[in-house]
Amino acid sequence: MLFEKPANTVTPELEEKILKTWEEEKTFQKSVENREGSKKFIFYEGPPTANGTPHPGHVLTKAIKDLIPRYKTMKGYQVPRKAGWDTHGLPVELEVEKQLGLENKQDIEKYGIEKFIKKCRESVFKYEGEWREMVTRGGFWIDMESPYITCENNYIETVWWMLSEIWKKGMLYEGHKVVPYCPRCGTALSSHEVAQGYKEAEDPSVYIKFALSEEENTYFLVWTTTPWTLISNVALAVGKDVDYVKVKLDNEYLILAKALLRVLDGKGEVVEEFKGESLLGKSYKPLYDFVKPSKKAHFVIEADFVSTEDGTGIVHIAPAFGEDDYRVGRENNLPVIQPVDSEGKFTEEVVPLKGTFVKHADPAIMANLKERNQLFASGTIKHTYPFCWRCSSPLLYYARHSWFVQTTAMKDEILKNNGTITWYPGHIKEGRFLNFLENMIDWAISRDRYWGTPLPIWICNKCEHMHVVDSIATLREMGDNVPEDLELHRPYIDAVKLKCPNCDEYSMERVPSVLDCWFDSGAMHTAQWHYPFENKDVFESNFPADWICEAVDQTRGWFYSLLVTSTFLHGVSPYKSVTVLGLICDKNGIKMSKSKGNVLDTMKLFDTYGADAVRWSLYSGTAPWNTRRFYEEAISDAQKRYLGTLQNVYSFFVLYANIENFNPVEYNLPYEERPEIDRWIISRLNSVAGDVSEALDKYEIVRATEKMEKFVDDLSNWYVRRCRRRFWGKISDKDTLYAFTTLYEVLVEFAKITAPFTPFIAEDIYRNLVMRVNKDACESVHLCDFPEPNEKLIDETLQERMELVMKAVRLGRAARNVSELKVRQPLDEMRVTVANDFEKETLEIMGGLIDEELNVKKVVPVKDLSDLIGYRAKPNFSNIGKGEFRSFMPKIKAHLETANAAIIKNTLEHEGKYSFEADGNTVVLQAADIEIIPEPSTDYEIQTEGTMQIALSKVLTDNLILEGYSREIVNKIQNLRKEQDFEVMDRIKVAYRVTEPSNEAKIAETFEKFGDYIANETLAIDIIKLDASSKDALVRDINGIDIEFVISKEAN
RNA sequence: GGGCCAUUAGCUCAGACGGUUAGAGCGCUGUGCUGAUAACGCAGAGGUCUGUGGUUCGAUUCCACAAUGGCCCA
Repeated sequence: MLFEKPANTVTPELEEKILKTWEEEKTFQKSVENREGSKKFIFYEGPPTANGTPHPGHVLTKAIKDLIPRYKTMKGYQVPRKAGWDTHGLPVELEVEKQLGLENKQDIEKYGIEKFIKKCRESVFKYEGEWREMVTRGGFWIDMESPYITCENNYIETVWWMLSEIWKKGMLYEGHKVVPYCPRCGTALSSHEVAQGYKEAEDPSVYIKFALSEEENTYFLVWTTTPWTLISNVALAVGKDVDYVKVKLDNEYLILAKALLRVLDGKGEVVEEFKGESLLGKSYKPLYDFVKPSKKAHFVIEADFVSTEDGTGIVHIAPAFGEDDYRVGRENNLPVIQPVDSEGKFTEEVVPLKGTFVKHADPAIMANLKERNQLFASGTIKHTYPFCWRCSSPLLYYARHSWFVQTTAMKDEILKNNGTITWYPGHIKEGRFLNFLENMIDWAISRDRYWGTPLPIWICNKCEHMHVVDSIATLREMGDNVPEDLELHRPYIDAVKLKCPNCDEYSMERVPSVLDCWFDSGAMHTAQWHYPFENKDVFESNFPADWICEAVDQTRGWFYSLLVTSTFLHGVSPYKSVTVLGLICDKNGIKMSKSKGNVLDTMKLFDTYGADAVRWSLYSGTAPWNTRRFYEEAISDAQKRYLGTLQNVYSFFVLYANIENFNPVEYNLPYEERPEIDRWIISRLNSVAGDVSEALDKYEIVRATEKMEKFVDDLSNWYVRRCRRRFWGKISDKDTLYAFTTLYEVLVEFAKITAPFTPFIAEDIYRNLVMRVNKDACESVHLCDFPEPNEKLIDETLQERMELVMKAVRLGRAARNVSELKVRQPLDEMRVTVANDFEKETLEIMGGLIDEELNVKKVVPVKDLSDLIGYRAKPNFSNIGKGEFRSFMPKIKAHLETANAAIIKNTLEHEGKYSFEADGNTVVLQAADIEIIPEPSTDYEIQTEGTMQIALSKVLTDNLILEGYSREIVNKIQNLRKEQDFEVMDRIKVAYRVTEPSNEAKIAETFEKFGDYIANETLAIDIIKLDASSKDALVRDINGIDIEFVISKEAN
C-alpha cells in the first residue's frame, strides 16, 4: 500500500501520535528556526497565573493565540513565541493563607514573612503541570522552555529600572488613595473583589443644616447617607451652573438646588434664586471641631459630579472617605481629616466616640445634631452598597497611604498612542477603552502586602532623602553588606540599608510596600528580555508587538498596563493591534465559573473529540469577541460538519488510490487538459486560499472558517459525489488519472490551508499523502508555506457556471421530492429557463452533470415555461354576490370554468374588466370579481429559485418504467452482494424468479432490454431465470413487483 | 447611576455601504443514496429581523427613545 489507510473518523489516538512526532522532531522549534532572517511577526504572550487551573476561557485564548502565529509562520514570517508566567499578587497570597489557615495580616506576620513568601513561591507553579498538559495537548505552540517569569530577579530588576526611570521623570510620588477597605480584614480590596460584594443595604438618609458664617440664620441644606463622615467634613460642593434657591422656612433661610425643592415637601417660600457659581468660596461654620484642619477649610467649592437627581444639590465633602471627595480635595488644596483607625474605629481625638466603629456611631451623631438643631430631617434609604466578600463587613472608602505613578501627566500621550492601535472589534478603541482612559486617575502602584515585586524606594529615616534603585548594581553600590545571592523579595530585601548621601550613614530603609502585580505583567514588553541590562538587540527587534490577544477583562488590566508602562518608557504603544476575546459561557449563556460549577473539562473534551474539533468549534460559528457558548454538542457538531467531512474525502481518496496503486509523483498533468469539474475544484481551492489569507490578514477568523466549511462541503458533496465513478476506473484511463491527480492535489493544498486551524488532521493528511511518496518534501505541513492563490487557475466563469448547474440540480431534486419520483426512476427531460446566452451555453456545456445527477435523459434550456403553465378562472363569489350580476352566478361559474382562462387573464390585465354574453345579457366582471389561478401542466413539476425555473417531466413511458426496473434490480443486487460480504471485485451469478406470473412479461422485457446493463453494473457473468422457488432465494420489491433473487460468487 | 455590546427560525449564530423572495448549522417532518456506508445527501415546514417613533421613494439595516439580557465601572 502506497498510502496508509486512515481511520473513518478522526481519533484522539492519532492526535497523540502526532504530538509525539512533533516532540521528537522538534517541529515547533524548527518552524521558528526555519524562518531565521525572515521578516518578524511579533507576538506577546499575556502571562497566565499558574496557581489556578486552566479554564475553557484560557483554551479559547490559547486557541486564537495559536492560530494567528501559525498562519503568519506559514506566510513566511518568523514568529517567536515566548511564554510567560504571572506569579505575584494577592490571589497567590490568599491561596497560601487558606492553605495555612491564616486569617489576616497579623496572622501572616506572626507566622513569619520569610516562611510565608517561601510558601507563595511554591504555590506559584502548583498547577503548571496542568497548564503544560492543556497547552501541549491542544497543539498550542509556545515556547515554555524559556518563559519570562515575573518573580525572577532579572525580571524584577528590569521593573526596578522602569520605576526608577519614571521617578527620574518626577512622575512617581507618594500620596493618598481612597480605597475600598475592609476594617475587619485590615486590608484594601481590589475592584474585582469589591464587585463581588455589592448587596442591597439600608442606610441612614439625613438632611443637615450647615450655618453660613456671614449670614445670620441662613443654612446650606446637605444630604448624606454616612453621618459618621460629617466629623471629617472640610467643604461643601455645588454645581457651577446649577440653579439654587434660598427658601424662607419658619424663621430660617435654607439654600438648596431649585430642582430639589421637593425635599421641603412644599413648605417654605422661595425668596431668592441664583447660580451655584455665586456660592463659591462662601464659608460656613464647621459642624465639629475634634480635629483642627491643617489648611483652609469649610467653604463652598465647585465639583463636576454634583447632580440634581437626589440629595439637595449641595454635597458634603470628606476627602478621607470618598474617591471623588479626595480628588476635589486635592484640586482645591483641602486638608484631609482622618480620625478613623485601621479597624474602622474613631481615634481618641473624637473624644465622645473614641473606639466606636464608625457605622455604629451614626445614631449618636444624628442625635447630637438634632439636639443642636442642625438636623433638618432623617430617614433611611435602600441602595446597593459594597460588602467584604470574605467576611461581609460593610466596606469603608478610606484614604490610605500609597505610591503613585502620575499617569494623568501622560494622559495625552497615552490617548495618542491608543490612537495608533488597531482594535478588534473596533468599538473597544473608541468605546470601553477610550472611556476608561479619559477618566484616568493616577495609578496607585503600591500594595501593603508581602508577595510581590518590592518597591525599590529607599528613604532615609533621618533626613527623609529618597532614592529609587534602578539595578542590583546600584543596590550593591549604595547598600551595606548586600549578600552575594540576594533574593529580591521581602523580607530579605527589607534588611538592606542604603547609605544616605546627606547623612553619610546607612540610614535609608526600603518602604515596606510591594508593587501592584499589574505593573509586573504590563512591563513584559521590556522585562521579558531583562532589558536594558542585556539583550538590547533582542529587545529592539521584538518591540513593539504586531499583535496581542486576550479576553475582554484585560481592557483595564493588561491592555492598559502594557500601554501605560510603554508610553512612559518608550513613548509608543507596545502593540500595534489587539484582538479582544469575549466571555465563555455555558449552553444557557451563563458565564462559566468554578463557583457556578458549569466549567467543562477541556482535557476530557480533547480526549473525546480531539483537539482539532475543540479548536474548530472555537474558531467557527461566531466572532471571537462575542460571548461564546461552549458546550459538548457544539464540539461534536464542529467535528461532524468540518473534520468528519474532510476525513471522509481523505479516506475515500486513499481507498481507491491504493487499489490503483496511484503514485502522484509519477505524473505531471497540465491543468488545461483536465475535465471541467477538475478545473472547477482547483479553481475553488485557489479562491479559498485567497479568501482565507484575506480574512486572516484582517483577523476575521469566522469568515475564514465559513469559506473553508463551504469548500469542504463542495469538495465532498459535489466534486467527490459527482466523480465517484471516475475513481472506480483504472488509472490507465486518462479520466480516472485526472481525477486521482486532482483530488490528490486538492487534499494536499487544503491540508496546508487548514494547518493553522486544525494542525493534527492537516499533519496526518500531509504526512500520509506527501511524505510517504516524496522524500524531498518539507518534513511537516507546519513547515510548508501557506498556499498562495494561483490567479491563472482561478476561473470565475467556470465557478459561476457550476453555481448555475448546482442550482438547476437543487431545483430538480426539489421537483422529484414533491412529485415523489425517486432518482432511480429515469425521467425524460428537464426544462430549465435561461436568462441569457451565458446560461444557455452553460447548460449546453455542462448539462451532462445535471443529467447524471438527476437521472434525466436530457436537459433543455428554454426561454420560459409559459407553454407549460395554464390558468383556471374562478368567480370571486363574495364579491359578485354583492354586485348587480349576482343572479347570473351559475352562468358565470359555468362560463369561467369553460372559457380560456389565459384570455380572461389577458383581458383583465389590459382592460381591467371582462364581459361575456349570457342569455342575451352582457355580464361585466371587474378584476376583483375573478380569481385567476395558475395551473401548471400535470405532465411537469415546476420549481423556482430566483430567476431560474425548471420543469421536470413526470411522464413515465413504458420504456422509462422498464429502465426504472433495471436500476432498481441493480440496486437490490448490489445490496445483496454487500449483505453476503462479497468483495468489491467478485464476479457473481444471478438467478431470479418473479413471484407473480402476471408481472413476468414486464420483467422479462426488462432483462431483454437492460440485461447487459444489469450484468455490467453488478459484475454478473450470468443471469438466469428460475422456474421454481429456491430455498436460498431472497425476495426484493422492485417498484411494486416482488422478485426472488439467488446470487452466488463465481469461483475464479 | 454611568459606559459599551447584544436582541434575526424552536436552539446556536451569519448577514445586508438602505433596494426583487433575509441565510447556515442543529432540531423537527418527509425522503433519497448504498462501490465514502453504524457515514452521508436532499427537500419541506418554521421569521411582523425586540418594540415605538424618525430620516427616506423604500428601513430588519441609518438615527432617537424604550424594553430585555450581558460585560465593565460606580
